[in-house]
Amino acid sequence: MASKRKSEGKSEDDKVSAKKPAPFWKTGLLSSMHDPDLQVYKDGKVIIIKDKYPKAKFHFLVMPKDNIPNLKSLKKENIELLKHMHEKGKETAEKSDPDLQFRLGYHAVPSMSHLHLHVISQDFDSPCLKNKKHWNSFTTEYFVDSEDIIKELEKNGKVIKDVSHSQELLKKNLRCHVCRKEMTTIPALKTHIKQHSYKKS
DNA sequence: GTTGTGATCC
DNA sequence: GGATCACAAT
Repeated sequence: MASKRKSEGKSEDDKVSAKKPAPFWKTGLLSSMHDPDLQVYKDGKVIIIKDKYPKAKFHFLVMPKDNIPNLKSLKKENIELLKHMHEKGKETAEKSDPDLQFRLGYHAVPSMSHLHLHVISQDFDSPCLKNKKHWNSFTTEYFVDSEDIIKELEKNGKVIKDVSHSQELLKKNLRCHVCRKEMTTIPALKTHIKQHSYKKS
């Protein structure tokens, strides 16, 4: 099991085989977090912005000012920061709509660089929610509750996620996050979930 | 925070 | 035609 590099006689490609620059769009969050028009909160440790493509009536991203790439790079010393992110995210949610249900959590495999905590209302009523991946990334175990991340960090000193399994979650059949009813298409699902209430009890 | 687009399936 | 899938992109 030596090198995994594929060398099928195409010598020109070997020149870039070692490089793996992130796609240009992956860094979009970094510029957006400094966009005054998107910011809804800022303090010494974190910045909260409105998601550019909100997947629900309210959808925010809480990001640490320090560049923490992902969940895997979290250490015990970051526990306080994560709790702070959760607290400020929760405050932003209540400020937006005190009666609406929210979830705070992380994607198992985020598309964008820079650690970001999703704060999203559970109505999922948004024209930006268009496909299966969108739905499953917020309604399956692909969405990991912030509190569970903090617990795992406190217990193990690190956060381990099974990436391979996470990709399968995104392909699961569409299912209502409230009553678990299975729907065949996105439009049918969107019609169905409007019948539920997302107010706090 | 991938979205957008064109091909393909139903 | 509508919805999903597969792939490119500054």
